[in-house]
This record gives sequence, structure tokens and C-alpha cells, in this order.
Amino acid sequence: MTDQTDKKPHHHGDLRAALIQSGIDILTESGLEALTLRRCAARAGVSHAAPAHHFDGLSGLRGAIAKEGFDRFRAQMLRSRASGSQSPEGRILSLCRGYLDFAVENPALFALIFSCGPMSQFEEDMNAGTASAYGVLRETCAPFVPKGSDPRVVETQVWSLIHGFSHLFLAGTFGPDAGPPDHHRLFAPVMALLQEIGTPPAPK
Amino acid sequence: MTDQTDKKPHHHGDLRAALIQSGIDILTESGLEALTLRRCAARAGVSHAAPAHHFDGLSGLRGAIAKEGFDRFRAQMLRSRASGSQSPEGRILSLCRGYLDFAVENPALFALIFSCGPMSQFEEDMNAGTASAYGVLRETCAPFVPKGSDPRVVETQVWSLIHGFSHLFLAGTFGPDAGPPDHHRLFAPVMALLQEIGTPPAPK
DNA sequence: AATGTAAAGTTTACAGTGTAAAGTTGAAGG
DNA sequence: CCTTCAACTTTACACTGTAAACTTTACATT
Repeated sequence: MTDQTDKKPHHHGDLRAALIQSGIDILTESGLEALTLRRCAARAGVSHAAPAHHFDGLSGLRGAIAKEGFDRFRAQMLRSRASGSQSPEGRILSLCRGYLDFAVENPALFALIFSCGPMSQFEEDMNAGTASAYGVLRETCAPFVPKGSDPRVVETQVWSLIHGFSHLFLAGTFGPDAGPPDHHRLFAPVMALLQEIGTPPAPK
Repeated sequence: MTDQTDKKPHHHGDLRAALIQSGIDILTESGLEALTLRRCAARAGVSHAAPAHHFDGLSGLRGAIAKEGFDRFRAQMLRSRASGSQSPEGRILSLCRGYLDFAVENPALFALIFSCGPMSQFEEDMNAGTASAYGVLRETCAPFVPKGSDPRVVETQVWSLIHGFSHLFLAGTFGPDAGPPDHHRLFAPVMALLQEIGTPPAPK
């Protein structure tokens, strides 16, 4: 609708960005349920109805935050991928490490991003973010796609594996005691399977 | 605390069970956000404060519903596993089909079960349900565990894979057009990887 | 049988939430 | 200087969870 990205608002400096950042702060500090239009407004120092103007209600705010969250998610995956070994195996393993680390470090934002509830109305923002993150995964998976086969097979395997592990880890399914310090220990089976996925195209 | 399973309540026949069923109905009809103490009470024909008595507030109601949901989840997996080929491979594939089918048929209940937000207070109910479902997975994975190795490796791989696929499928990550009719088509890569996991212990 | 007691629900009240409408401010353009 | 319009505020309302006080009912004890 109205493009207010490069247009200076009248009163506040850049309220839209400030509201998104306030929302992310609230998510980080107090969890998903604490993300509220009114609290977000209070933190940004505006009236409680201001966020409903910039975004289309609460779900609009959540969509905008999710978009920003996807950007950071993607950035962290890229950073992690660039940090380790640059072999095809090393790149995909580091990417998945970044995936898990982001989920562990930003659980509420991660949950918001992949929430499948009332975000359906925001498929525009949502699909853009998903496609962005998915693109990173695709190019990292490319070396493992057998020639002539559908790349989505490998992509789906890797994507499902790392996402399922991250989600179950956050939900505490792998034990209530497992905390951020030792999540890489539990991560070992996933890494092993990822390496197994990587072997077929390079048999000898 | 108070065991009210076999004790006839005073006014209502069995309000606790009625409230849980009302909650599941609301979830099925109107989604996760629609699950409300007051709506649940109205549907069961009692005052709005009644649910807060039987359960410990909203999170208590959600915990009780999650427990019931886990039972149905487990039952569906068992039913599905029993329906197909009884080879070790067939059993694990059918189990995962049941997993995915339950998620597709009960998206809100599935999301509630694996929500990692404010359920932490209900680790008792939650861990019981998780352990119950996890047990089914364990025994189905057992034939694929190499002798002397940690069974949790295979379990984690299968669990993460099927859960991640189900969750991403519900979230629409694999395309917004993919609906219940063709979710088994998209499921193919996961099945392939599951069979791959199954091969190592039977090399010849 | 009368009475006490505790559980099961209801009523009342309150703080917080999203949303819609009307009102206010302030910067830009003629 | 005045108009205009977007940005924001104020006001109002329906709905939510929670806590407290109150009422009813079944059971147990005397």
C-alpha cells in the first residue's frame, strides 16, 4: 500500500522500524505471548493505537516482525556457513549449525517465523521471507543433487531434518535438561545423517 | 491432586471430560487462537469461571487438552503402523504416514501439542504425553539400531525428519498450494530417506 | 434424621487486550 | 495565511484471564 520506507514521518523519526525493533525486544525478553500491540507501543513511546495504523492490526505487526526475523535468520545462516570448512559437506553442516543456533538463541522469534496459525493472511511478507531463507538452503544443497533428479528431494530432506530437530529441541522433546550449552552434542545424529545424505553423488 | 476420574461430580455428569472435548472441538473448528476459557465454558454449558476451577487457568486447560491430544496422536500412529506391511521398513513408513496424517487432519491440536511456549509449567502432563508417543517411535526404530550403538541416534534422525516435514508442510513452506489431497506426493523424499536410514544394519 | 463440611459452580469485579471511530496535531503546498 | 492530509491520539467497546466472594449440592458424621 503506502510506501513509507524512504519517506520521513511527521512526528516520530522512523516509527515503523522502531515498532518492529520494540517487538523483537519484547519477543527476546518475554516470549511470544508477551508480544502485544499496546506493550509494543508503550516501549516505542507512542499511543497504543499507533501500531495498528502502521501495520494492519496485530497480525500485521507479527508479519512485519517475521519478515525482519527471516532476514536475520538468513544472515545468521550465511555467517555460519562462511565460518567453517568450504567443502560442500562443510558448508551444509555449518549452515545447519547456524539454523539450530538461531533457533536456540531466538526461540520466540523462531516460533513466530514458523507459526502456521493466523499468519496465513500475510502470505506476501511470509512467502518472501521463506523464499529468501529457502534460497540459501537450495544453493547449499545443490552439490548433493544427483544429475537429472529433482533438487527438491535433497532440499526437503535437509530442510525437514534440521527444522524438525531444532523444533523438537526447543520443545524439550529430547529431554528437559538439554540446554543451550550442550545442544551440539544432541545435534550429532543429525550431522551424521546430513553427511550420509551427502555421500551418494560422490560414491568413490 | 484430587482424583476425579471415577468420582461422579455433583452437578454436571463429567464436566472435566466435557470441557476437554469442547476444547478439542473448538480447536478443530476454529483454530488455536480460538481456544478460550470462556468459549470452552459456553460450549459445555457452564459459567465462564468453571474451567479455571478444574484446570489451573488457561495453561492448565491447554495442558489437559494436549495430554488427550497425545493419546489420540499415539493411537493414530499405532493404527497406521498396524495397517500396512509388517516388515521393519513397512512399519516405520506406516508410522510416519500416520504422524503426517494426524498433523494434516488436526493441525491446531498438533500445534498445541508441540507448542514450546507457556506449556513449560505443565511438564508433568507434557512429558507423559511425549514419552508415550516417543515410546511408539522407539520400538518401531529398534530394528534399525546397529548392535551396541546408541538407539537415540536413529530415533533422533527419524523423529526430526518426520516432525520437520509435518511442521513445514503445515506452515506452507513447501508451497502454498499443497493441500491435504497431495501431501503424500511431497512426502516421497522423506520416505526415501527413511528407507535409506533402514538399510545400514542389513547390508546384505 | 439433623447438621456440618467441603467440593462444584456461579456471580461479581478488575486489569489487560484488539479494534474501530472520532478527534487532534503538525508539516507541506498553494 | 490558509487548506489539506497523513500521523498520531483519544475515546469507546467487546472480549479475555484471573481472583475473590457467594451459592448450591452431595456426602459424612453425630
